Amino acid sequence: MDVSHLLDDLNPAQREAVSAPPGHYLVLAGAGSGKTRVLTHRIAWLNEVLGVPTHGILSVTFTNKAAGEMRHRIDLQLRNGSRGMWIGTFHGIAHRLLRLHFTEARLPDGFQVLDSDDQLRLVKRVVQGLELDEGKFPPKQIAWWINEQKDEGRRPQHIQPEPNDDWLEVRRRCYAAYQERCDRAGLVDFAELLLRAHELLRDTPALLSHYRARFGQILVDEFQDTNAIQYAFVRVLAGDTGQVFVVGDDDQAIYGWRGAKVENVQRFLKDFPGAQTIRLEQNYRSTANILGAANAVIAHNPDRIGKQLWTDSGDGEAIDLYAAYNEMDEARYMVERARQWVRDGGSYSDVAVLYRSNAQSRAMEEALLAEQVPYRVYGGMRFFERAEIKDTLAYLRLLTNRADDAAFERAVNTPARGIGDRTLDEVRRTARAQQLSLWEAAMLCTQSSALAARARNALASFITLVGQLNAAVGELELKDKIDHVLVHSGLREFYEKESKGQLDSRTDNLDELVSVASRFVRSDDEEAAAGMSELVAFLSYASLEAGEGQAQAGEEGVQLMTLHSAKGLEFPLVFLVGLEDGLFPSARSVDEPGKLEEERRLAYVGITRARQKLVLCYAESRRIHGSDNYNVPSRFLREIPKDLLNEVRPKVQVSRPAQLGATRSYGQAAVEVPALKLGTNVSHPKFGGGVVIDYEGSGAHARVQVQFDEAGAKWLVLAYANLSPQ
DNA sequence: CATTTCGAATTTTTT
DNA sequence: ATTCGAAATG
Repeated sequence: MDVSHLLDDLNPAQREAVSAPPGHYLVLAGAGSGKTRVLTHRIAWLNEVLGVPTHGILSVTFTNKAAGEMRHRIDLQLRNGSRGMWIGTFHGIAHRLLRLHFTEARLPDGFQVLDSDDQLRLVKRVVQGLELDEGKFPPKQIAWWINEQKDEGRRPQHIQPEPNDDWLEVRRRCYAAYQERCDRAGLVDFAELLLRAHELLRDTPALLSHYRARFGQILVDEFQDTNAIQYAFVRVLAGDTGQVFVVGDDDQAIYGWRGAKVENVQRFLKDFPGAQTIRLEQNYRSTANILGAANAVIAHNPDRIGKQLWTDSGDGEAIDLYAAYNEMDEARYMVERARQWVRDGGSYSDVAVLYRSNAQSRAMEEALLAEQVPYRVYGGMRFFERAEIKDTLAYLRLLTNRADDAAFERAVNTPARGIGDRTLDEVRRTARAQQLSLWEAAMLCTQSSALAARARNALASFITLVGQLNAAVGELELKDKIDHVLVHSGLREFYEKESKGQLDSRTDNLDELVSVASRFVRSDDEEAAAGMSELVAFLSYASLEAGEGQAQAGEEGVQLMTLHSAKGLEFPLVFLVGLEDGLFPSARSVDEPGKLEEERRLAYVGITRARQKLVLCYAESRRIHGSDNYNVPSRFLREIPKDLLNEVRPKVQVSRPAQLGATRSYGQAAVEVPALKLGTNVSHPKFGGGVVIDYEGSGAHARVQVQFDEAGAKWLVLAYANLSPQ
C-alpha cells in the first residue's frame, strides 16, 4: 500500500507518532511542533493502514473550534471523510451519550444543559432556600466548589464531613440541595455532563461493553488540560482493550485553576500499560531567538517532563523590550510599532497584543482608536450568553419542559408583567414545601389565598401565555417557533422599546437568533435517530456552543486577547504587554505553591505565539482600579538571556542633575524642560529610594522618573517623555 | 413594582 | 474607574 501521502511531509518524530504500531502513546508536542497535523495524520493512518473503521475512532478535543478544525482536516485527508467518527469536545461527547441513553442515565427525555450563568442563579436560589446568609456564604464560591467536586468525580455523599468545618458542611448541603433541584427539573450543568457520562458507562455493563467494542481507538488532544473526571472517562472507556493516543504539552498547562491536572500526563504512562512517549521538539513556527527566550524562561520550572524545542530557521530579529512610562505610553508604543509593521509591508492582522487580564485591553483599544488602526478584541460576552438571547431561550425551554425551574425564573417576569419578588417568593415557598416544580407551584398559587388577587391574576395570565405559546408553536418550523415566541411573549416589543434611540444591538441580536435558527441543521444522525427533537437539539447547541465572543466580521485588524485565549494560535508579530510583577505574574500567584509555575507556563505560551518578531513591554506606572501602581518589571524578563533582548529605550545615564531649562534627549523623544517641579514627587519603596517627578514644558508635557545614586551626586533617568498632549 | 442610590468587587475561560 | 447587584426610596 502506498502510504507516502501520510508520511511525506513529516519529520522523523512526527512519522514515528503517525505510523506507530497499535498501542498506547503519549505524544509530547512542544509549541509549534505540528501536533494537529500528527493527530489528523494518525487518524488517517489508523483508518487507511491499520484498517480501523471510522466508526471505531473517538477523537476528543477541548474546544468546539478545535473539534471543528479537526473534523475539517480529516474530511480533507480521508477518502471517506469523517463520517461515523465521533469527534468532539469532552462535553459534546458526554452530552451525546446522555441523549442516546437518557433512560439508563436516569435523565428525562429532553433534559436541558445549564450554562454557568444558569447554574449560578440556581445555586443562589438554593442558598436562599436554605435560608443562608449570602454574604457569609457567597453563592459564587459555592457554585465554584460544587463544580470542583464534580470535576473530581465526587457526589455529595462522597464528601466526608469534617467535625468542625461548618463551611464545608454548608457547601455540602448546598451541593446536595442543588443537585436535587437539577435532577427534579431535568437540568444538567457542564460538570454534570461529564460526571454522569462517566457514571453511565461505569455502571451500565451492557453499554460499556458496547462502546468499548466500538471505540477501539481513542485520541485526546491537549491532554495536559484534562481534569480528573475526563481522565476517568477515557480510562473507563478504554478498558483493557481500547488504545489511547494522547497529545499534550506539560509546559502549556495553564488551566490548573479550573481543575485541569497536569499530573494526568505522567499518570497516563503508569495507568496505560506499555505506553510509549514520543517527543516532538522541532518547532516550525518561531525564530531561534524567540525559541531561545521561551526555552530559557520555561527552564526555570521544576518538575517538567523535559523537552527542548529547537528550530533550523535562523536567529531572526532580536526581541525588543520597551520600558513604558505608563499604560498609555505602552499602548502608544504598540500602535506605533504596529503601524511601522504595516508600512514595512505587513498587515494589521499579522499583529497580536497579548495581555494577562482583560482589563488591560482598554488602554490598547483607546490608542488604536485614536490612530484609527483597525482591531478586534477577543473574549467577552458570547452570542448565546446575551441576556436578550437567554430570555428568549428561557421561553423555549419552558415549552420543552415545564419543570425547568431555571427557565421559569428567567421567563416569568421578563418582560415585566407584574409578577414581583413577593409573588415569586410565595411560589418558591410552595414549590419547596410540596416538592413541586416552580411551574406546578405557580398553578397552585393562582388558587392560593396567600396572594393578592392582582398577583394571582398576573400569575394565571403567565400560565395561560405559556399554554398559548405551546399550542401555537406546535408544528411550526424552528425559526418560526422562535419568532412566534418573540412576538407573543412581548420580548420583541420590550427590547425594541428599551433600545429606542440607542445604538443598542439587542433587537439585532434577536433577529440574528431567528436567523441562526433558520440555518440550524442537526449535524448528528445518531441524535436525530434517537428521536431528539429539533428544538431540544437547538437549545443544547446554544448551551454547549455559546458562539463567538465578538462578531467575527471578516475585517482584518490587530488582534487583542488574553494569553489564555491565545493558546493554539500564532502571529507574525506579537506584543506581550504588562510584564510587571503583580500583574504578570499576577500578585495572587506568588504566594501559593505551584501557581507561579503556571504563570511561567503562561509566559511560555505567550512567547511561543510569535513567529517573526516579539515585542515585550512593561510600564513603570500603571493605573489599576483608579489608583497608580508602581511595579517592578516581571521576573520572567530576568529569565530571558540578555543577549536576546534589545532594550528599545535604554535607561539614560546623566552625569549631572539636569539643568533647568535644558534640552535633553531621552531615547527617541527630545523634550524641552523649562522647570522641574519637585513638589509633585512620589516615592515608592520598590524604586529603591527613587523619586518620581512631574515636570512640564511649554509645548510638551513630560513626566520623568529619577533615581539618585548613593552619594546623591548622580541622577539616573529611568522614565521618559509622555508625549500625549494634556 | 420601578427607579435610584450606594457599596463591594475586580486573573485567567470552556463547556 | 467601572461595573454590577442589592438595599432604599418613590
